[in-house]
Amino acid sequence: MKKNRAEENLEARAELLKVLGHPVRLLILNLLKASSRHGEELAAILRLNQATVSHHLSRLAQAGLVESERSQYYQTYSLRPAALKRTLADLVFLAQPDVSAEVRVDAYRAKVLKTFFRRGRITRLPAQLKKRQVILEKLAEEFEPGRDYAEREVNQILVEFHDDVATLRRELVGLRFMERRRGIYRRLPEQK
Amino acid sequence: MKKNRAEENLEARAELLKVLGHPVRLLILNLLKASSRHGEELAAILRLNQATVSHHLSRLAQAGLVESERSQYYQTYSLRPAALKRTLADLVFLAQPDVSAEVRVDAYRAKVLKTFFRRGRITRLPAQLKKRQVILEKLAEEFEPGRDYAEREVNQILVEFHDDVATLRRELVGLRFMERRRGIYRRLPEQK
DNA sequence: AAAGTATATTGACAATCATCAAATCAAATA
DNA sequence: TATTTGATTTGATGATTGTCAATATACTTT
Repeated sequence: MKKNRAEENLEARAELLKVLGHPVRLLILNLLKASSRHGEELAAILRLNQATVSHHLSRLAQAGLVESERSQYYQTYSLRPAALKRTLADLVFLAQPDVSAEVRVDAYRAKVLKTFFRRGRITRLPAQLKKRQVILEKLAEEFEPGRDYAEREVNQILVEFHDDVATLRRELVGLRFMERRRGIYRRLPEQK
Repeated sequence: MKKNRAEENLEARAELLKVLGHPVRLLILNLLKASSRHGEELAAILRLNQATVSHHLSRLAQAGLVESERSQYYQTYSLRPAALKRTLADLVFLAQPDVSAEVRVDAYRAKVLKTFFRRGRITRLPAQLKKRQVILEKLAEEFEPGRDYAEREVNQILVEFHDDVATLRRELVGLRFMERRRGIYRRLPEQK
């Protein structure tokens, strides 16, 4: 599956946080903050196998949290403090709104509509509020904003979708897709 | 094994970061930032099983990142933005220096000393720089800071530890534990 | 050249975790 | 009361990961 930029970005951020999400690696970062050290020394301090420490260090390096330099046959690791300047919110929240998620919201609407519409008519009105909202929003699109509709006109439009016109009318008003004043119906602008 | 406060703290911080370290959970947080939603809706948007979403939400809730509220039979989840105010550095670095790590640093020193000391004498001078530093730091403690030592006095002290006095003298000066000026030796204060 | 030293890699094993299906639970409605 | 609907729990499965021993690699000293 092809991933768009927002999702790759997401994966990268998750990876960085995952690397930080291990107590041994946090300890290593704390030790390196005090002073740069090489692997074997860290292994002795942490009482861990040298290979284990090497593994953790390579993950930290790959995430850009530490850097290393050779001297003699030591590989000295040191902190890259700049990598930790960001706040959690910076890392968690995507700068651009996540387009792929929006697409998926539409997919949810599409699924609901597909379930409760058959050949242009409503099979039954869903009991769940959220799904009813999807259906009724679709119905509301049949009315022009700013135009007055007599109750008879409303009925003429709605009967194309379902026989129980009264319920549809009541729901459209109740969920604030339309308003009724002195027997005249009007489509309301979309809520927030 | 009993853990002290610093280590438990560490585990808790790692846990929080680990919870954040998963792309689905990051997506959920982004979706909840836009508006509060209930589980099934998230499942539809993310195209994931409801049970999976429930699992992620419960981990997010346990970490204090989201909170939930019942309305009708929906469990509506919403963000707790305060939990994300901290910077990564705040989370990674322990406020108090990690006592347990210090203890382990001493353990490393003790191990080196035990290896190269036998009955108060140096068996052999380790080839590795870091270990030599440990040994020579120990030797340097035999000298009072601020006092002058003639080379003959230095030799008298050092010969208690090893026959090759010349090497010890040279190393003590080379690693800047002592200085030599006009044939007079002095112990130097500890480096940084 | 040979031995010593630190690091990285590989393979194996155990533990953790993400995922889903099915069952159970809780709330609302008919 | 029975049914519908969303949420949670349970159990199973596959993937990932932390850990260590053994091996391989690179550098240093003898």
